[in-house]
Amino acid sequence: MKRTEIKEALRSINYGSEINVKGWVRSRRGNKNVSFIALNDGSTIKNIQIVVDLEKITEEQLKLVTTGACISATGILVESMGKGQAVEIQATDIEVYGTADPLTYPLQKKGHTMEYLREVAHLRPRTNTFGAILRIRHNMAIAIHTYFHEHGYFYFHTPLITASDCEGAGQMFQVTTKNLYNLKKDENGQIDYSDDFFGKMAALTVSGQLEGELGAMALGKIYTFGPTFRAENSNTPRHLAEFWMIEPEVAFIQKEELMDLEEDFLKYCVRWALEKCADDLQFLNDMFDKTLIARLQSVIDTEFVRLPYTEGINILQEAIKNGRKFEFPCNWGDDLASEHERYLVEEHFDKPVIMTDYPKEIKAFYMKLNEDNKTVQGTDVLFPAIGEIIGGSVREEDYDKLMAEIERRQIPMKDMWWYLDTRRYGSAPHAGFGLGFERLMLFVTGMQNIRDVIPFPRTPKSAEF
RNA sequence: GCUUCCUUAGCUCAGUCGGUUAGAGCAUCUGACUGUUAAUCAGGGGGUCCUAGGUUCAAGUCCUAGAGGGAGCGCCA
Repeated sequence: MKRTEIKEALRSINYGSEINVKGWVRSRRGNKNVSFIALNDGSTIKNIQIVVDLEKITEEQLKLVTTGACISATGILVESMGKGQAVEIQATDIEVYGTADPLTYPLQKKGHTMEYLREVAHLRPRTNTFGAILRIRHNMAIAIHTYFHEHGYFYFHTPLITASDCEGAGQMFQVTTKNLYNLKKDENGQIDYSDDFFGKMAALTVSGQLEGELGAMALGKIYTFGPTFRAENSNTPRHLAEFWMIEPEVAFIQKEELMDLEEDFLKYCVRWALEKCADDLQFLNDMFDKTLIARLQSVIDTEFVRLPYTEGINILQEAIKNGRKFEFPCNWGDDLASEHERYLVEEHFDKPVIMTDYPKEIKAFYMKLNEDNKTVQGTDVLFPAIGEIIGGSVREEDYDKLMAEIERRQIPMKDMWWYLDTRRYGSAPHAGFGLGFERLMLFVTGMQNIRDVIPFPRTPKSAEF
């Protein structure tokens, strides 16, 4: 008999018809006469109730139907006699596909901490919480592709292995086929990469931006969406060693249009979640964060603040003058600490902030220099609770200015001739941003730790599963 | 990487001033109950108190080192 997904079965009104569902048992309860199985197949956060008459199905058979077991249940779809669900299935046959020994199965019906579930990450997708998170994660990926596709962007695949060492976004994981027990070194004691797989030092990418710019200089509007790797020893609830990043790059736009894009894009994703993940968001709202849905709604209803760095510093210094205490100083030229960002976003404005025009010393070499010669056209989006969710900028398209900055910073560009060629041949004004996918997930799900919004998190000292 | 906290039953956690046989809730098992909603009720089993040293008549408890985990900070997305 053809299997019906539980999501569909719960919507059906074909009372009296025979139906088959397959899934994993969440719980079973009952008495000598009747037993109730809560069954979930991942198609929805909701379970379907299988009612088992013990005169029809033996206790011997039912013994194997424990929390975590996988079963196929056939029966008659009926209006529920009990409260709590509209429909249920009066079972006529139950086949056990796979048992789950209650003595060793790590998931129980009740109370697990997020920390514990990380230790059983291979099974945690079977929990309500992770089912919800993973369905939302899928939806956010589809929302992102849909947004860019509908706006005329092309999905551009940038390499995961790179030989350019100057992306400046942090420590890289090296990629080599060399025998690490017997490294060939030259007369200066340097490792000789000439016989390595790529003939030079290679690493996993920390950003697809530089290659993305090449795409934008031909296709006009592109975006990347792929895994990104940082070997930084970051131990926080907001960092992963392997994460997914979205990086649109757009020719012929300026700062205002870049900010419009950042804001419109984020609102589109949040709106998508509210519209397409209502059940899952409601669960997360009920179980973890009673203000989640209201917070998501407020983001799409509100206009983001657009705040030049210099004005931000003025606001912070005014606050300090009025007695607000911060751990770190914030004078013009300093990078803002988390506490400063949070003050602006959560206390002063109480809404998302796009901060612009940062001192050039605290930003990357490729950002477009303003006429004041002191600030660059960065456009970072700061969100409540998350902090920086987007890092964006207008790019410096002038070859001489870009080279001057590269030389001033002594960035090794000998392997980067191809990037500089974008400014030598048909250079164009352009801009783009990077969005950490899991940071978006943190915001949309209300989860507190980034390790809980990706199926198998990689962090320092942790690469199980 | 820095700071700080935590580690006791399958899970979540109590455990007083260092003192007899280490407890609870949930889970699990057994039994009861004619429709339950994380069912309820009764009973049973279940412990390398993270590891290694040390102090002490006596250590889950105090000290030292280590391991694992969380949080804050830094770096960043």
